[in-house]
Formats: sequence, structure tokens, C-alpha cells
Amino acid sequence: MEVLERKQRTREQTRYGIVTTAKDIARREGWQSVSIRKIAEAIDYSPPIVYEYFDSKDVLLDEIRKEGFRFLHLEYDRINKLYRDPEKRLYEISMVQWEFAMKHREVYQVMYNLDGAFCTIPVHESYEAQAVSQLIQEIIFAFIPKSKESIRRLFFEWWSISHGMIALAMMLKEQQCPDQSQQIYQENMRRFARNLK
Amino acid sequence: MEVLERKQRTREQTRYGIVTTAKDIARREGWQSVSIRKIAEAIDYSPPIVYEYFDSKDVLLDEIRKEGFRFLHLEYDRINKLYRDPEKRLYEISMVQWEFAMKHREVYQVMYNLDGAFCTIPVHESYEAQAVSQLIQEIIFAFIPKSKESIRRLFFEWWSISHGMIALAMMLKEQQCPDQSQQIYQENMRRFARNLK
DNA sequence: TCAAAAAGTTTAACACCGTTAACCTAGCCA
DNA sequence: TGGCTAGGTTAACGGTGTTAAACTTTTTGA
Repeated sequence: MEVLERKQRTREQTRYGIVTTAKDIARREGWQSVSIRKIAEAIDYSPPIVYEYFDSKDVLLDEIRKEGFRFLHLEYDRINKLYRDPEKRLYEISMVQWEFAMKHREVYQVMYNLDGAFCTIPVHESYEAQAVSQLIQEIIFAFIPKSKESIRRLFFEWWSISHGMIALAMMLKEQQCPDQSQQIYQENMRRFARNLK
Repeated sequence: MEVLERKQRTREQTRYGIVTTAKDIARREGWQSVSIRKIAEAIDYSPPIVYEYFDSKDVLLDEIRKEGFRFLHLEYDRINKLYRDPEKRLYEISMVQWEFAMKHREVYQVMYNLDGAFCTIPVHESYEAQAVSQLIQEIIFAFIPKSKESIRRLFFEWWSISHGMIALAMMLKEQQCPDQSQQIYQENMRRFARNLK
């Protein structure tokens, strides 16, 4: 019995190692140079071992992506419990989104297939991504109870501004200093939240 | 003399064939499955021939990207001559941006390294991309003559909303009908232009 | 205890990829 | 006719994702 537990534990450690290594390489060299062979070498195994944990590279990327959405969900939940004012909630969530994208660049990239990251599995069909968008739509609804369509629309607008600014700030990070980008982001997200009511 | 001209002409045709084939494959199968070998086969040549026209795959992608920016520049110029009202100008330019992204999906993807397209050459350093952003900043300046920094900021905001909505509309095109996305885009870009004055 | 079965791991292969050196071959000029 | 050149190809190098087969270690059951 204990043997099984120990095996389970090392299995989880190896799995974790694969995911972490993939993100490490992506962070240092970009997603285009993340390969199963490199990951295998880093965790001191032969390439086929990786396939005992993930059916394909695509599935591995999808897992990292899902992890990202799960993390955001937890953070948004935390904020929801911390603040009651919907305007404050929406603003704080926007800020978390920015911080996440900057701190975990490589995860944000794979979440939206940016900069060489490419996962063929559709994002928006995943439970994790839908749960996040659901949560934000509920916050908007608590703010202004309108039709489902209106809420969806407002969510799309919020998401677009946030994603657009993050994507461009990432692209221009050598041209436009990140602090300045963040300030513009901050003001725009604050304005968006304010104008909802 | 005429022989040289003929040679020049067929050279240009082959070059055009390479670019067109690359875009065709990207459109049908996505950028991740565009390969030098496939392009060569499609134009009935062996792979090394492609390298007589483009030093690398990266340079080929960069050329397609530049072509995209040149196209946009011409369109924006056309609009600039057509309308005098800065608000109208900015709105029409936004619309052209949307149409271009939807009609030439694969070009927009390579311009911003989206969905498997990956070109290591930095976009924002290219003359073509800078010319486009310069043009738009001039339009904004003609609208509200403010400091260079303020204009840059307004441009960043305009660009973020536009790019964010386009990127998400592309991603959600199976979930959210494109007509609806376009309508939201239209209203947001109109509002942005209106609120400038 | 010892053979057999199961689990764990690696090697080697397949079909691709970008890229390049070496080679071939037809046409031209001396 | 011989040699040169331009245009093109073949074949190779080192890389990729993926998988079948082989090998090795561990566990199991008699």
C-alpha cells in the first residue's frame, strides 16, 4: 500500500517536473524552442517517458493553459470575497490579470497562442476558461443586471481592452516602458469599471 | 537585353509564387504547417530554390508581414484623402483594419505572431510598421494637437482596443458570430473617435 | 527460492522540419 | 570541341513529434 503511495508521489513529482521544465524553457528561449526531447533531457529521462504523462505536446500545452485559468479563477474568487463593491471588484480583477500576464509571460502566451506558442486545442471550449469568463460575467451582472446578451457584450469589451493592452505591451516592451503601459492599462480599466454604472 | 528582362520577370513571378503559396497554405492549414518543402513542391521546384529568393523562412514571413503593413498604409492614405474630418478618418481606418484582419486572416496572424505564426524579427522595428503607426498618430494629432507623449498614448489606446477585439473575435469566431463581433467593434471604435474631441 | 509476469525505461525508427554543401547538366562562348 | 557558367537537384546535417520494439528491473505467485 505504502509502495503504491510512494509511486503515486514520484509520479506526481515527475509530472510536475515536466510542466515546470516546459515553462522554464519557454520563459528563457520562447515556446518555439520547447521540445519534448529538451524536456526529457532536463528531467533525466528519455523522450517516450514524457508520453506516459501527456498524450502529446498539444495536451501538455493545454494542461499549462488550464493551470493558468485555474490560477486566475482562484485569484478572482479571492478578490470577490475581499471586496463587495462591483466596481472595485472589476478593477482589482483587471489588475490581477495584468500582473499575471507580466509575471507568467509564458503561461499567458500559451493561453492565447501568442509569440510562437501554439496549442491546437480550442481555449474557449475548456471548462477552466469558461469558468473564468462565467465568473467575470457574474460580477458584471451584479453590477448592472441586464440581459444575458448585454452582459456577454460588456464582458467581451472588458476582455478586449485588457487583452489588447497586455498583448501590445508585451510586444512593445522594449519600445514603451512597462511602467507607462501599466499606468495606461490601469486608467483604462478603472474608467471601464466606472462607466459601467 | 530582352533576355535579362524576361529573366527578371520570371524571377518576380517565382517570388510572387512563393509568397502566395505560403499564404495559401497558412490560410487552409494554419501557419504551423507552412514549410519550405511544401512551398517548393507547390511551385514545382526543389527546396533550395526558395532560398534564392528569401534568406530564411523568417525573412519570408517578415516580407509577408511588411506587405501587410504596406497594404494598410495605402488604405489609410486613401482614407486620409477621402475624408477631412479627423473623427471620420479614424473611424474609417478602424473599419479598414477590421476588414483587413478578417479578409486576410493569415497576414494579420503573421503581423502579430498569432495562432502558430512565428517570425523572430521584431515587428515594431520595421519601417513599414512604424510608418503606419506614424500615420495614425498624425491623424490623432490633427484631431487634438497635444504633446507627443499624449498622442503616443492615445494611439496605444486606439490600437489596443482594435487589436484586442480583432484577436478575440478571431478566437471566438465559432462561439460568437462575426457579425455581432463586428457590430461591437464598430460601436467601440466610433465611441473612441467621438470621445477624442 | 525461482520462474514468470508485470512495470519501467530506453533504443531505434518513421516521417517530417530548416538549411546548406556538393553535384549535375544544359546552354553558351571561345 | 572544350570549358565555363547559370539553374537546378540530390543528399546530407541536426533537429522535431511520436511510436513500436527491445531491454531491464521489480513484483508476484507457487
